[in-house]
Amino acid sequence: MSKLFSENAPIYLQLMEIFKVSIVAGVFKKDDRLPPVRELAVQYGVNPNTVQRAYSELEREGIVESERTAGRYIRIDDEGIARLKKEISDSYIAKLFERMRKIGLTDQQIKELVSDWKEEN
Amino acid sequence: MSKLFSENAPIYLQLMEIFKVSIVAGVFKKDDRLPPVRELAVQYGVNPNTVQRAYSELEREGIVESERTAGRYIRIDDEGIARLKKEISDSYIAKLFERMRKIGLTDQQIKELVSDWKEEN
Amino acid sequence: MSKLFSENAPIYLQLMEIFKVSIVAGVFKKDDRLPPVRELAVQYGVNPNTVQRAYSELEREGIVESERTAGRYIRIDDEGIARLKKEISDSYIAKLFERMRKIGLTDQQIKELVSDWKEEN
Amino acid sequence: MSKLFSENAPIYLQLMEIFKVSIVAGVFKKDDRLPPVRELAVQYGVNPNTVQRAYSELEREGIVESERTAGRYIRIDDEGIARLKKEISDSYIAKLFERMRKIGLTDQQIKELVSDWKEEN
DNA sequence: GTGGTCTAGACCACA
DNA sequence: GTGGTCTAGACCACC
Repeated sequence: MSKLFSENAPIYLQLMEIFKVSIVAGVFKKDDRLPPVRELAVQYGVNPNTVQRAYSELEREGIVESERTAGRYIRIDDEGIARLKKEISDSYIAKLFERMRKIGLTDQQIKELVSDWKEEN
Repeated sequence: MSKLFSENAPIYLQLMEIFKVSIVAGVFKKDDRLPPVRELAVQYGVNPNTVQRAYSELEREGIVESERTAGRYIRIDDEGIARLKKEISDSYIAKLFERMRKIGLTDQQIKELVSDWKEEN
Repeated sequence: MSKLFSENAPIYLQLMEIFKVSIVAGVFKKDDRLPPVRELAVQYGVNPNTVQRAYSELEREGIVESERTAGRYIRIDDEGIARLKKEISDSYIAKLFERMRKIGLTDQQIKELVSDWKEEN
Repeated sequence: MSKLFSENAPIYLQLMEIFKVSIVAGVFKKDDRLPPVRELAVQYGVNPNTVQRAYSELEREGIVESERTAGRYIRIDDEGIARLKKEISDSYIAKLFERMRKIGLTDQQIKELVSDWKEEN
């Protein structure tokens, strides 16, 4: 099947995104314990190594911390969460502009459309 | 790859989306001839029936017309294109609001963020 | 066998160290092409994934850059090399102090011993 | 793990080093009784012959003495300890110079770096 | 042919 | 039981 028809973002990146959004959305809070690698792997039907990678990258970004034998914990302060929120929201907006421009809309038009938006559907 | 992590939208819908966006973007113009089913099937590596279905649905929506032996043609007037554009643009914006709300932003905040948007990254 | 008797630093870290030292020593220069993952894996008798990891970490540290289909290249400017040199040299000196203190030498004594050092053996 | 990445120093030499450092560090004192061969072998998970060899070499160097049926004892006077300390310390410093030169530092630079060393990291 | 990703399975240290 | 590492082998996209 052509790559056009499958979400090609690496799983570990998608997992990272899920966690980031969950944190920003308040589902995960500071000092919460993350599910063990193996458990999450079963839950999502992926290989433990893939989860491991996602967790490692999150750790590298200073969002979680691994406590050797005790599991992994959310380690991000309010400022970090705010930064994360900005980052995610920026990526969403950037994506919107990208797609809207592709169908021939100017930035000005895009802003107006959003500004006038009402949940009509 | 885990099923959880692949786009589940049916391929024919994805194909339709591609055509719609292409039309609105001006890649395909009124009276353009669409590529034959088999050609497209090969190009995208999908089953000809899938392409066939996408075409049929587009026809049902009054966007393309089949000329029996002569192939399929874009049959959509400027008003139709405008409608299509609105439809696509609305879906993009709706998606933005949906995702932004999920990370705890209010509609007002979303509108401000978009309004103040500058391509800084 | 007890862990006491084997160098336990992860292979990928050891590989990174080798490259860093080589760069600082001038063996590898800016824009030099690194050996392909698979080649290096054979050369060192390790798994390609292990080399891959070492390279990835070096990339994350801004020392090398991967050019998709063209291989990996050293991408570090003179300032970066200087920083690297400082970092490595610091680690060596720190290690010396650590070991010397363990056998009961004071920092002052250590400095004197090094200061008076002559290659007599 | 690849052979290339494990410490190749014979285990009995590593054991000797441990004893020497322990003596110099004051962990083992003159006339202390050394643990029996078998006990140490179990503790380190090595072959009793290996421990035996380490002990023999230490005996040959006049550092320990075996009392036939009564076990082995540290037999080294203060002068001997001082000599040992010098020997170990020299090996550490020599190693430092060796590594530092490899990354392009002159002896003068090395001495300055050590002289100016402060535990800042 | 190159890098990037994923899986399955193994072993280790820590406690 | 937890995280960390490594191996062997596979597939993919890119060019």
